[in-house]
Amino acid sequence: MSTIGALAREIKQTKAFRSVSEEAAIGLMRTADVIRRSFSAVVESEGITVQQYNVLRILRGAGERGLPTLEIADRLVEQAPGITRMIDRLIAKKLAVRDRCAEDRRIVYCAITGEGRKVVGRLDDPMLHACRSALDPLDRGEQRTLMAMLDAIRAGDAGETTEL
Amino acid sequence: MSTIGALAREIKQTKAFRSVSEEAAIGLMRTADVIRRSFSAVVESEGITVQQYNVLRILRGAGERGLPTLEIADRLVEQAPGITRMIDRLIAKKLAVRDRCAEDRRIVYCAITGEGRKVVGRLDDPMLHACRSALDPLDRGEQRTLMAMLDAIRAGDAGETTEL
DNA sequence: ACAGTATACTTGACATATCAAATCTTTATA
DNA sequence: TATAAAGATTTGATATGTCAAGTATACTGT
Repeated sequence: MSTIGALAREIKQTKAFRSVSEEAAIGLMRTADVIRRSFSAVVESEGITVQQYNVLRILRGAGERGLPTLEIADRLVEQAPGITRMIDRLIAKKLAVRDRCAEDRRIVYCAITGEGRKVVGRLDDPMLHACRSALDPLDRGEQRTLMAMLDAIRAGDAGETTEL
Repeated sequence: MSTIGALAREIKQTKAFRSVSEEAAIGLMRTADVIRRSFSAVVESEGITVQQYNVLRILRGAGERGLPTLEIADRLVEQAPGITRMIDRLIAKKLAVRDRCAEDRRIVYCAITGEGRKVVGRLDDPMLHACRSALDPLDRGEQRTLMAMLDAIRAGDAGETTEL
């Protein structure tokens, strides 16, 4: 067989994947991990994690008042519990603040601090550079193709049912 | 601008990404998460997690004796500590066993149990189906293109330096 | 044979992801 | 208006990923 791809060799699997889909799906997760790690190396220079950076960027993009906790979770496509604790840590680092809404006391607004803005600001260029660097193996057109395919997968344009 | 992609809208970002690379990189991680979650839904029917499933598959693919702990870590592209604890949990579930090597007592062989084989076996088809379902939006040719692009990114064919 | 170093793990500590179960508020209803 | 039902979070418990340190065992050079 000449169709054993790089991934199959990479994980030293004797026999190739049972299907292209399988190899692509696993390759996707593996590649995402690789990128995540390279981003991690960048943001750790400011003592924060990738997720914390993501939250800070979302907060920076929000108004002065910040955003309700669940709004942040939505934008990160994450569960609420994780956000609560992530904000806890950002507050401990004085990069964010919480402010319970007076009109509706169930809501808690989370906002970025000046110091938080500085941290994200210092990371903007390095992160942009990391993105470009990671995707460098592909030319602009390929990157667009990749994006389109990823969008299609996420949209689950066909049946996304998973049950047997 | 007419280039605001699905991802930009998806996370409700007002302004588009600063570069295609950025959107592609984030889209990649997001898509991987989506797939991971769909896999998670499949394997939880057997009471295990995706990583546990991956370990079991690796062990099943190994010989009777199993594999040294670090070998498993290598194949999963993961740190050793995680594997040690993952095996702990698999053992607790009686899906794996550990056996210290007599010739070189530093090494610990980890192997899958009969019960473990049954569990993975029951998940093989559902998982294969989940992969196909996830990648269904792309035709066979596109899937191959995707795989090639992912391979290129992981290989970092160009400069993979991440520092500013 | 013995110190020094390399191996192969295991532990400890912290960040995060996820589910289930509280809490506190606000809304809708009888 | 007391009650039930919803909404927005927070807590608790478990799984995982990762770094920094241990621990036990094997190998090297002298």
